[in-house]
Amino acid sequence: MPDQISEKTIARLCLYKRILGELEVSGVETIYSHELASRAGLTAAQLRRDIMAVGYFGSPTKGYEIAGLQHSIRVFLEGKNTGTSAVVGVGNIGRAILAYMGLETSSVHITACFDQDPAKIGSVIYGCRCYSLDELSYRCNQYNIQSAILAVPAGVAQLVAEKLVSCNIRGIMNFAPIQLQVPENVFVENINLAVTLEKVHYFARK
Amino acid sequence: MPDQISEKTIARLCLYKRILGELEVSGVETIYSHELASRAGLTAAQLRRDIMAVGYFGSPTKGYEIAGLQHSIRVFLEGKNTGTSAVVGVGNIGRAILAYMGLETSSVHITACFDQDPAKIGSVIYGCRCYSLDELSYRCNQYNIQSAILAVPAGVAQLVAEKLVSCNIRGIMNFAPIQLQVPENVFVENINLAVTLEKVHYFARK
DNA sequence: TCGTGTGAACGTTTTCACAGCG
DNA sequence: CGCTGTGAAAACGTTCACACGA
Repeated sequence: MPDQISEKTIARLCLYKRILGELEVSGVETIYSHELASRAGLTAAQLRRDIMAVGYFGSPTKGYEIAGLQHSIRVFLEGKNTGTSAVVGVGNIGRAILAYMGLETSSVHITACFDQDPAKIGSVIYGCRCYSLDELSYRCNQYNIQSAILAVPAGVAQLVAEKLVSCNIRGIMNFAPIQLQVPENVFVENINLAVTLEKVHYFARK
Repeated sequence: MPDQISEKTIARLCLYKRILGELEVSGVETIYSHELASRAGLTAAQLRRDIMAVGYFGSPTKGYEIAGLQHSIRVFLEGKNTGTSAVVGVGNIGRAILAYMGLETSSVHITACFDQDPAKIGSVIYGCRCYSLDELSYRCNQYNIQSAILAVPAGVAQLVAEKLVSCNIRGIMNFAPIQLQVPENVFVENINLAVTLEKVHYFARK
């Protein structure tokens, strides 16, 4: 089935899943492509294309069944896999992420956080126990951590990233404003807030 | 000159500018396209294409002059404009952004933050004075605020976004996990952390 | 030789447009 | 009718490949 689904499609599927979850809670049972698309800020044609990828089929009369579609996307995205994620670096950004993810319902569970500040190690931050970076390998096994949110200072980001890779982490959400050098089987998503703000600011005028 | 530059190119130009800034500090004077591209995690061909957009020309023998190229990009991106930005909603995310932007050198200046919590109003948070949302219009004029970082709870995000639009803000970096309904001359960049983490987690396995 | 600048080719992503069906 | 699913076209973004120059 997965004959090359693009990264963009995956990102949108995650979004649909989230929206469908909200709809389910509010009691709606079916939805048309254009309605769901509008909630996601996309066109109906694009949504239908994306849904082709997961192999779900709607009905021309009823549209899509919320529960069924949500389930199909979930199966497609998550498979039978049950890994977790961790926050590495509990400074301002790391803490904010922990707080944010605690509120948001997400299918990705954050099971631990790591820092090297002795004052933080051992404490529980927004529901997450903080461990020393020295324990990274051990805890990754314990919690089956497969991805990480890297929120350490730029100066040590490369070093820490290598540690993550050596612990078999294959997905990194990188907040450090540098280009990480990692093996190509490791997926890195760079979130460069300063650059993004600059872009927004550029488009704000004209 | 600006005959339709894509959003992606703009984002990369912001990135080049940042990297050039670091290079300048470290004393380098010229750089070849493949070197700069590698620091940005891109190909040389793409970098050269992007540089075409700003109308700068390098020398085949020396490569690009750091100072000259940086200046060209700066002129292209910033023009003679000197607006500022603001953080709206000083919860965990808002505070983290304020702290982060205080450290990062950015050409976009954050001049104020807004909240409706009386405990925060009037205080200075990471160097930024916090105002009531009621003062939004007044302070936007005072500080020439043209873009905003929206970090309020999802439930009030749409309402606050409308307030921003009515204060003539035309660029919004939106951290609320909802699709904002705004006029089409307002640029919105959605940063959905939960969805992004899910995507990273998906690519971490397989 | 090893750079840059750029037309042209290529690949990817989005949109169009329409058949088929209740 | 108005919806879905989908081939085909269009739009967009990236990469190739080569002319030209020190």
